[in-house]
Amino acid sequence: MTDLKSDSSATRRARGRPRAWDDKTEQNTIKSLDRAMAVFEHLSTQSGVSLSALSDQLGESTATLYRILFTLETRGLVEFDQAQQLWHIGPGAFIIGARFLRRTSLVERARPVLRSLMEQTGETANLGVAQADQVLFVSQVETHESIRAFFPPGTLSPLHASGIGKALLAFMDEDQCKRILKQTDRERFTEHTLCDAGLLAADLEAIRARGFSIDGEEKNLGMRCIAAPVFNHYGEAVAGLSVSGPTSRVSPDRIAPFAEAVKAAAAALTAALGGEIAPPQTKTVE
Amino acid sequence: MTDLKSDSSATRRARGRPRAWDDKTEQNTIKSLDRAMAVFEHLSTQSGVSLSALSDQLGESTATLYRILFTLETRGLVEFDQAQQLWHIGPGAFIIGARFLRRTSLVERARPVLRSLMEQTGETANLGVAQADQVLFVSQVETHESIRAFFPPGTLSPLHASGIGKALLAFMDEDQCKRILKQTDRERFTEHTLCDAGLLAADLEAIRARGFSIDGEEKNLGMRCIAAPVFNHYGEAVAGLSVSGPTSRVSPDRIAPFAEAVKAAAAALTAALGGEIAPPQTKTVE
DNA sequence: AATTGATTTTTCAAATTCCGAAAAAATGAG
DNA sequence: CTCATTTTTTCGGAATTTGAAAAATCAATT
Repeated sequence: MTDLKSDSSATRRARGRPRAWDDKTEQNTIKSLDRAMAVFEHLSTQSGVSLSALSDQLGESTATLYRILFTLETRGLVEFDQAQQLWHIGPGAFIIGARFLRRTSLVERARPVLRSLMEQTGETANLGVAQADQVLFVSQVETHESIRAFFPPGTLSPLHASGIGKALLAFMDEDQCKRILKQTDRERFTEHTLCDAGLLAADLEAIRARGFSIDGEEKNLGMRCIAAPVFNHYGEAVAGLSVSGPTSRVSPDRIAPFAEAVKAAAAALTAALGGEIAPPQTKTVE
Repeated sequence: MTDLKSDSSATRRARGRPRAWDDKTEQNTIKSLDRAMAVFEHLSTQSGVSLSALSDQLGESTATLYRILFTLETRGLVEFDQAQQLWHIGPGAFIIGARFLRRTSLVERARPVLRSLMEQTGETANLGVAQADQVLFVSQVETHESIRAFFPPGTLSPLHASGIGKALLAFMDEDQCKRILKQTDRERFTEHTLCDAGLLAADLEAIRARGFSIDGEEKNLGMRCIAAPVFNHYGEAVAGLSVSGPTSRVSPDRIAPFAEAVKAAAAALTAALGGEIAPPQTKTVE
């Protein structure tokens, strides 16, 4: 997935006893831990919750919740605001989570490329990776303009309704792309969203031909976004770069120069990763 | 960025039974959860670990570790690489952790740090961010003294003629720093202003070496200022803290202790923002 | 080819640990 | 001043976790 290092993984198989995977998974889950993680996850979606409010929302006793939060607090995973008496996600959660990005050198390598892309175009530059049929935005360099596109890192977006998503989809493994195209429940965000499989397939064809994608108000009205794929050593599209901004600034006459900048940046990042743009034909994996 | 929220925290107190805080904290920690979180945290520092290796490192039985990891895996907090048989931090951790940033306004986080810095040094404490080749002063806690340094929030100052500006410049991206050094129209404010590129470069080198900057009457005669940089999680210098006051009070013999206080405050703010001072290297956190 | 060694996953019974109700402690509101 | 609200602690019962050991599989080696 986001693993740039996967070498000869195809042939290797697991050692040890194989997982049952039927319904025995319950055997291996630790109930209390799972419950605590549910609280952790739920808390992260809130902007600040009191103990009693959490108790109402999750149907857990305040005593249990208190102990869970107290335990997580000692590790900085959650924070308690003494003044407001509210619980929040803590910096520890961010620090641990950010280490996910370190697994690949992708984000680190992308940082200067993003910065330079933002300076060239004047618009916010984004980096996203494919994550379970979605785009996960992992890094961003913001424009100086006061009206700006904003995808906080960690945001998820469907593949069909984002510039990076379509760029990934267009250069993805053919089987996987077909599988995703077959899905019929594509969410509509605006009148321009490509929900129809035919329209989407045609756009993907165009993207392959010109090497970049355009999201013209397909997710958010008033926002245009230009993206290009980044390849790893195996020619797999593992990430995408984009610039995004209001349609007023990312105007039709600027699409061409912006697209050139984005393509060049994506090529530079591909090179920095030791990747190759080489067309997909390696189908030894099975 | 300039999110100035109500700051009525000082007067409000907690309801409910107060925490014992002596050594009864053990009463409230859930051991199994704490242990699981230790595993989670430890795993995040590794680039990929096998179950048995984790068992060696943490001294836990493989059975317990397996169940912890299995449970976390169902929520995407950790990932198992089937091919390599290695455990990694998962995207779920990143997604949750990134939500921390949503409520983390730099200004809010800095507020208690600024207050404590002012109390320690007795001088006005300032927070500034880089804004298009200038320093934007965004927050301040004023000294009680009648003679005080005063930068109203919103004030802009050139990078080369302010303590925070030089601290940012010294730890900035090298290319960007060079670009700014090349500019020749540096404004002179006093006889001490570092307009000469050579002098400025030498000062930046010194700042990098000792970790803080000194503005000795370079902008305003009679004012001295000591500043240190604040980093985000990419190790980029995104803000600076300073204390500033008349040369009579910020005297040469007080530079060292003030500098320590400012550096500690900057480090604390960096931590509260989830930032890391060192560029991404494999650090053995312990 | 077959065996050995290494590693992961599952089972099982013992007991440690967690859970929830309810009490305690403190504050804010009326 | 009293009442209502909210957080934190206590306590005993019970369910859960836990680690040792067994089972299952693959890689390496003879």
